[in-house]
Amino acid sequence: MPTIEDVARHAGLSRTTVSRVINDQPYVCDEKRQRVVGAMRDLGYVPNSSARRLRSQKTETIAILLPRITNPFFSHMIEAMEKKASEWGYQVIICQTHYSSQKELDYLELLRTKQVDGMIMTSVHNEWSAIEEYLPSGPIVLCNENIEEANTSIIYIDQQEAAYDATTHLIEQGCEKLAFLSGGMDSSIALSRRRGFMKAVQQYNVSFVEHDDFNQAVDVESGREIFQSIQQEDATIDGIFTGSDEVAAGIIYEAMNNGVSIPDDLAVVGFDNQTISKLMNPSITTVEQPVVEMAEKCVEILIQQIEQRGRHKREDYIFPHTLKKRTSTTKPMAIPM
Amino acid sequence: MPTIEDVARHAGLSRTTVSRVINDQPYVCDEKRQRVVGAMRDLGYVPNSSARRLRSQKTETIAILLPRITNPFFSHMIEAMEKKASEWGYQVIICQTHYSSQKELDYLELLRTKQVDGMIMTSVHNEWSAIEEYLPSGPIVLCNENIEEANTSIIYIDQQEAAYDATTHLIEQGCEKLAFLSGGMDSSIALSRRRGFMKAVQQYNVSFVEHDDFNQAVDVESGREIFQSIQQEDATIDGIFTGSDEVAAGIIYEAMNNGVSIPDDLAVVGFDNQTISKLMNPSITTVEQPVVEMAEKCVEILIQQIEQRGRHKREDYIFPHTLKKRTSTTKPMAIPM
DNA sequence: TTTAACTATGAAAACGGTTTCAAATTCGTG
DNA sequence: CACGAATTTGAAACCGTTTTCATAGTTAAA
Repeated sequence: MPTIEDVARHAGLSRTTVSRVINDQPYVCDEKRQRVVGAMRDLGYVPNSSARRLRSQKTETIAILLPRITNPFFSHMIEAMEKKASEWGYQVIICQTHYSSQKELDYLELLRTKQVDGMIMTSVHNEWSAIEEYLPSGPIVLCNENIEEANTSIIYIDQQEAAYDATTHLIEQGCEKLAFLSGGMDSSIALSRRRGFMKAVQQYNVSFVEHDDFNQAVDVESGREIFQSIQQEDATIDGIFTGSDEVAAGIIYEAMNNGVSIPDDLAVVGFDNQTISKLMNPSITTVEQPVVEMAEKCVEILIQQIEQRGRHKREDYIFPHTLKKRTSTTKPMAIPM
Repeated sequence: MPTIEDVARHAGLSRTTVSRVINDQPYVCDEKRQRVVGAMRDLGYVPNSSARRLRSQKTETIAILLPRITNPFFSHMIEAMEKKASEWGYQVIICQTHYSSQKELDYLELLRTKQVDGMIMTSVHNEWSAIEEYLPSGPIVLCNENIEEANTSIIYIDQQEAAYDATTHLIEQGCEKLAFLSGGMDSSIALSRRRGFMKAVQQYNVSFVEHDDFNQAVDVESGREIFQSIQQEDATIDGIFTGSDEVAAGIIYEAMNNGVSIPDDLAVVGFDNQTISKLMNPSITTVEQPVVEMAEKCVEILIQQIEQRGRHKREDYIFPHTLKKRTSTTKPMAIPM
């Protein structure tokens, strides 16, 4: 592997001059510039990025923290983030926490050890005070979760309002006994959604049912199980806010196989407008988030913070959501896909 | 940010000794070891990874090349790869080529510039001769695509056999006029599958139809379009090998909306056994790949090659596939999920 | 009592770049 | 023509580690 020194010698010039050519800096006359370019070509020289990083104190790399990339919501978000970062010349390291607070902290160490210039967190599984410790090592931007105490920029949709809209919709369709599902009440998102759900329930004075299982709804399988448990314990529930298209799909799948009519006997609302929600039969009413726009904005903010250094004060970017009404809550009519 | 020098001074020892403690090396007596540990704690010292990389010529990072992470097949593969790599202490950089051969080459530069120790390619969009150029810079392992000429280790399933099995299954179900779909005939995978399809078609002497659109089948939307074009141009087709669960889902969705009965009028086979294939109604017959096992094996091989340096000769790891028979090809009966 | 082998420590070199600084040359302007 | 400003170049410092090598003390074997 040739080094810059080899190139300099081969061109009969100094390292400094070669470095100037590599970095497109001025103060190199054309003739020498050509000689350097030629020497680089002859030797097949490529600058060593570890050396550059060390001297310039930049890695041009960011880390993205997420629970699991197989969740379509996150994979769409990462896809857009990577694309945007790549446009800016940044690499992306993916960090799956698998919902573990310890893994989250382990990955945050990347910031302290200067393996990345900045970090995006799409989920948070530690107290903010613990995460704040890492802020002096580099910028962190949150995308998706809204942490009250966080003193860094955040991007999110109004989860409370979204849940309120979805719940109101269920009520307007005639549901009288609702259930609220979530992936666990320890996340800020589930808490906000619950507030929105409760607001609608109280405002319209409809009843609702609670159950231990209801806060463990994370995937298709748990959706199926919850349907079964509802059938046995309280079959009078006629509307469910699931907080996840996959959970909704599981419920619908199981309902169809058990002769329960959707939406007549049971209306179901999902979340995220994933591919599956359009394809299920009946198709799933769901809340759409502008995930690509959110992802792009997030990367832009982070890179901007990286490049102008210094501490940055919190700014909130709240994106709009949309309730996509489909046949899992409304009688079949001509609804365009 | 304290450096190793600061720690050394604070502990009244040399950089060398501190370095030994950091790296758990012998030849440091217990008392001094404690003093170093204490100094590191006092100063909040963290070793700078750029400096380590430069000196030790290792990055502990690998890159994974893939078309798009939103494709569930790839997101499941990456999820498993990242998890495995993380267990070995390696970071993962994700590189989405978006089917561009140029982006593929750009990302391969990571290997030459020593930003990563090795690379996994799950798709290949350049001539092998072009990729081979990068091999001297670090190991590359292929996962998913089987390139004949490749002189590096490869992991894959027998795509030809898989397509043959699926096609045979369609024929056994009584299909007499088949269609073969793919995402483009420039990939080794599509070519292998086509061979398998043709083998079955010829062996059983059934007819098949070709059309320009048929090799542009990449997602739900194109599945829908292809269904429409089939309806108009050749409605006698009664069996389709799609090579993708999403394409199959698009076809089924559109068929249901147009009163075409699946599987009676039209049988459809997907590929990859994605979540959606179980949930569609009818559920989709599909080919399952042991994607997690393939991913883990791939990471293990790569890291092993990284750690023992030197050039490695090609080894092929062929994993088994399974045809999951569901209702998109068979009459509805009690088929367990 | 030597000698060899092992333990413990630190000074200095090395990794491969970028940045600073000084010196030499050229240019522009009054 | 003189003098300050701008251009061109390279030597040397620097980024923060790990590794090599030399030295000294300790232990074990001969």
